Amino acid sequence: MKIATWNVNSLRARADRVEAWLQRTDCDVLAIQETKCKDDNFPWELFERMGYEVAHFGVSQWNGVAIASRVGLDDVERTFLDQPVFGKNGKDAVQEARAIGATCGGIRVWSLYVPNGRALNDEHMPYKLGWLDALRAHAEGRLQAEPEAQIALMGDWNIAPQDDDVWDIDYFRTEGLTHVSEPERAAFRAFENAGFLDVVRPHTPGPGVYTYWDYTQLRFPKKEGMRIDFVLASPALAARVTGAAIDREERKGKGASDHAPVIVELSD
DNA sequence: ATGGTTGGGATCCAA
Repeated sequence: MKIATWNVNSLRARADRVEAWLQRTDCDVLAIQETKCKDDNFPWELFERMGYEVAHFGVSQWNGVAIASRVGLDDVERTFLDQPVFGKNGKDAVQEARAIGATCGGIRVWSLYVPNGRALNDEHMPYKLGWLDALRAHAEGRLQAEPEAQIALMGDWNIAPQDDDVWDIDYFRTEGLTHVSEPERAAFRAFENAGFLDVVRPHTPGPGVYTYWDYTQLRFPKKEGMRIDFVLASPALAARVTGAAIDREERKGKGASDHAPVIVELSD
């Protein structure tokens, strides 16, 4: 069985790429981030054609998460327990479409698009940290209630947990950039402390191994990327992992997303 | 030559 996560940066713009990728990768469950659409213009037929059930959570042209599965898709949850809302200057706070969960083939799968944070002193940063803490509390609660549960927290975490997860940590420090700050890294570690494991890194060791390359500055050809997309697995699920890969090829060519898909292989 | 992109109820905002 294969499960994967992919920030597609607009599902409509990427429809042909996604279809071709599903075709050749033959994966059973795909967690998608940044569909950038509402249900009205979601490409339902693409997944139908390919034999996948799909659940989507999209409220505007921003964000949007989905789960496609051909091993069942049950008990869909849109947003997690106490998921924080966001509004500029604290006004008109809305629940953003950043988390969807479903049970697929016995695995509780979450497709997650962690808030970007934007800048260390931006109001999006406390939102990001609070969002992560609430997700951690939710996931930890589920795991404590059922220690044998198979849970996959996968998506775009917008955090580079280690210095080698960016091409030049000094550049990030000098510029005072997000994704590498101690509070963000602490928020990520809290998931590991709660019992969730990064099951991809052991199969794709760095340095120089990334999941995202900025469109600007010719980051991809210059091999200047970031490892920010992760699959965190509960212990029972982690025990089933037989391999993992980052599909860097998918970042190549015209019409690529700025993120590569991340795939995890599981024993039956 | 020190920049260079891509996407969206778009002509700016987000990444």
